[in-house]
Amino acid sequence: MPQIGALLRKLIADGQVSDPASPRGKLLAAAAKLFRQNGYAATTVRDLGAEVGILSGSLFHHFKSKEEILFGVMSEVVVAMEAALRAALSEAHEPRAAVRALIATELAFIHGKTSNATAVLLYEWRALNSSRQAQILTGREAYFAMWQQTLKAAQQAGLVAVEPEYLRQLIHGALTWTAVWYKPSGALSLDGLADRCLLMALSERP
Amino acid sequence: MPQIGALLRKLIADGQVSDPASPRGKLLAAAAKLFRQNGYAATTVRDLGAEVGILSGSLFHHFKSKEEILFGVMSEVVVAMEAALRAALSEAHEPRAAVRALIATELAFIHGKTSNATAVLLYEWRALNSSRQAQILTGREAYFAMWQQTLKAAQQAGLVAVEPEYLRQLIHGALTWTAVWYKPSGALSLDGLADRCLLMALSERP
DNA sequence: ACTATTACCAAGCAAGCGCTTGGTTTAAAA
DNA sequence: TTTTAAACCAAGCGCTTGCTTGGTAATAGT
Repeated sequence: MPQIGALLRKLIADGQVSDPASPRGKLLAAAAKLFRQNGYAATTVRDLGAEVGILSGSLFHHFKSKEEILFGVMSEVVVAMEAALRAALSEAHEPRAAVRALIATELAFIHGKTSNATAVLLYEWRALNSSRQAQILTGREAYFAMWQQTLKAAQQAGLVAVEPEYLRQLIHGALTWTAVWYKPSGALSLDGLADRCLLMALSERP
Repeated sequence: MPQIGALLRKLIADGQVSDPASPRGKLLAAAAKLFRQNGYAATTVRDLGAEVGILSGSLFHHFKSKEEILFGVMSEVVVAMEAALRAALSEAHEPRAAVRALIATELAFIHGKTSNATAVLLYEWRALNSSRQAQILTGREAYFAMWQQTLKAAQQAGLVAVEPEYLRQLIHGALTWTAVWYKPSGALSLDGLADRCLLMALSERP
């Protein structure tokens, strides 16, 4: 199980992710919350200002535009997800454990402390102009490559029946959708949820 | 395989779904297209009017508000989906075929002629106020119940390993996400896609 | 032919939108 | 103590938004 908290702190120290104590960090956190809650288009810069306790115009001292705030939320979570998955995979020494690392890492982002930003990344990327969409996509390439490589290894080990390129998208969809229905406070733990996902993804039973 | 086209015609005759030749039907189709393409919030009533060739103010002769147009798009596809699934299940006489009917029907809606309205239903329901959200949810209860019942039967037949209530959500997520990545014009046919989904959903191999 | 209904246009209003500008406060560096 | 830069306020501009109003064609029923 990857310790995302410690990893985030390292990324903050490296300057790859904004310090949540800084004005920029606070603003991004507030934006992630509101964008997730009400959607990007339905969130006004006045809402954003009120959430952090400043006037709307003052936002533009930190960001050039509202869309740049959205882009900031997304690109930081992209960086964090890649680092987290890389760390988790480095501790998985067999195909089955590696597939579980894929699932557990994504679930940790969807339902952990970064859940707001992750949800925004998954559900609001259409709000970016095409140039910034392409940037986000480029930033996610390494992440997708790790999925592809892991699932290919699982296939060669005879663990999965569906072709990796399709299975990747199907699992990804199943995990993404948990943001809509799964409540961590309910009867099913995050680990239990990961178990079910793994059970569905793999054709060979333990 | 359900014949959705014929089924839609029956629903139109019954008055449960708007005739696509009527002004209301044309408007709903145009709205589904634009809401899917650009999102509900980013679509203006002027865009909508231009799409059907009338001025924006004239829209309000047919609908009381923009949100009511969105609600119209959603509630009609809800009705059609339930009817389609009911018809498909009535032809499936064993658990495995029934599960395939669930998958094939949902895929048919996501990627067939009703793809725009279906995508809007799946991705824009947050744009409704809570009262209308509740109405849509009520309208989908029968649909979800058929899923639940079918998966429970599959479980009792030893076909699936994951509990029906979780499996339902996981499959639903995987199918929903195909709207983002799957192209019917590509190498994988809709039937092939359904095969992969079934392969992933079931733990017993044919 | 007359009537009623449906479908639309032309014009615009009030409100809210993202963002700008010029200036003030705060706090750290020199 | 002076300088410099970051953070923010106060006010509002130009534009777009959903929607309204009063009136005119078109269509269909009788």
